[in-house]
Amino acid sequence: MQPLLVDRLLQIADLFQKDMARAFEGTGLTPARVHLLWVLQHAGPSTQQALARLCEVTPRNITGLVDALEGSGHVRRGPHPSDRRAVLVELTPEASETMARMQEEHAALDETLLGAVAPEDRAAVQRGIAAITAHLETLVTEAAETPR
Amino acid sequence: MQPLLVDRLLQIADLFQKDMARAFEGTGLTPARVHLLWVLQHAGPSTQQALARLCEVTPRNITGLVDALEGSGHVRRGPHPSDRRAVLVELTPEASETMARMQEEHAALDETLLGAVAPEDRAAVQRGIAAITAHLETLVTEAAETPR
DNA sequence: TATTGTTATACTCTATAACTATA
DNA sequence: TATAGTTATAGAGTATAACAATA
Repeated sequence: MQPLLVDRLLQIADLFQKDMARAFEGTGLTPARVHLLWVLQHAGPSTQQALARLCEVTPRNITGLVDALEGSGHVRRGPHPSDRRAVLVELTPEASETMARMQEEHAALDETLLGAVAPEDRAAVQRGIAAITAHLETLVTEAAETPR
Repeated sequence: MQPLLVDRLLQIADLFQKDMARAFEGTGLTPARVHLLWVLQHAGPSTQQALARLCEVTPRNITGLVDALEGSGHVRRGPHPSDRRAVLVELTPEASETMARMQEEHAALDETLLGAVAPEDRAAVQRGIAAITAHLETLVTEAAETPR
């Protein structure tokens, strides 16, 4: 009997995690900090409230992550142009370059993985994974909305 | 342009995590503790050293997790029959039942997700995900063995 | 009155190093 | 001398609650 699809997907998740941990080993960056940089790379300069929403984490937590990343020179805190309560967090030029490089490696890994799939299966795999993602997202969203 | 396969897989990983968090909400169990129970369910009674290897975590860490799970009545520490230094950790009957139930839900989720894939794509998806898992595992293992 | 960020506090997961009891 | 588990210590990530400044 074939292993469950879910088990394979969980194994893939675990392997991704190890891969990323290795990629940032020695840089002083941790998974949570990399995630925040990733979000900043996509969203551009953002308030800490916005980052908290995007990272699905409390604002207090963002304070700590931004403190650390500011200390290591990856982000800067700047004033918000119209709201003196808020700060705008943005990537430093160096971090921005690092993230761009990461994005390229990301795309390269994608090609490599797709290359491991038999050519005649590729379209079906793309469709299938999209369907699984959509279905799982529906399940989780519905569960989250159930008052319990 | 279609989103990267890697992004979908990362999203799936994130959704699984949320799904599991929700499943154990209110039980006092945490992801690391559930993982240990899962390992015990598959491996049977084990020494803490063995659990440390299987969870890929330090023995010290296992001490803490087992302490917590013993306190909540999920596992028992028993003597090792031939080595008085070691302890054997095993699931309590109640936890064993909980894990069996979880395993069923796991299989049910698998069917649901596979059901979301078009019937004519299913075989290709199974093959493709197996190929991706194998390839990724090779990549990560090789990277881990590189002395750096 | 509501929102933004921070201070205060606490818990979980993780790691390394030193120690005890056994092998 | 090596192994199994624990004590001691430390750091990261997370959360809630209370508070200051601003809207």
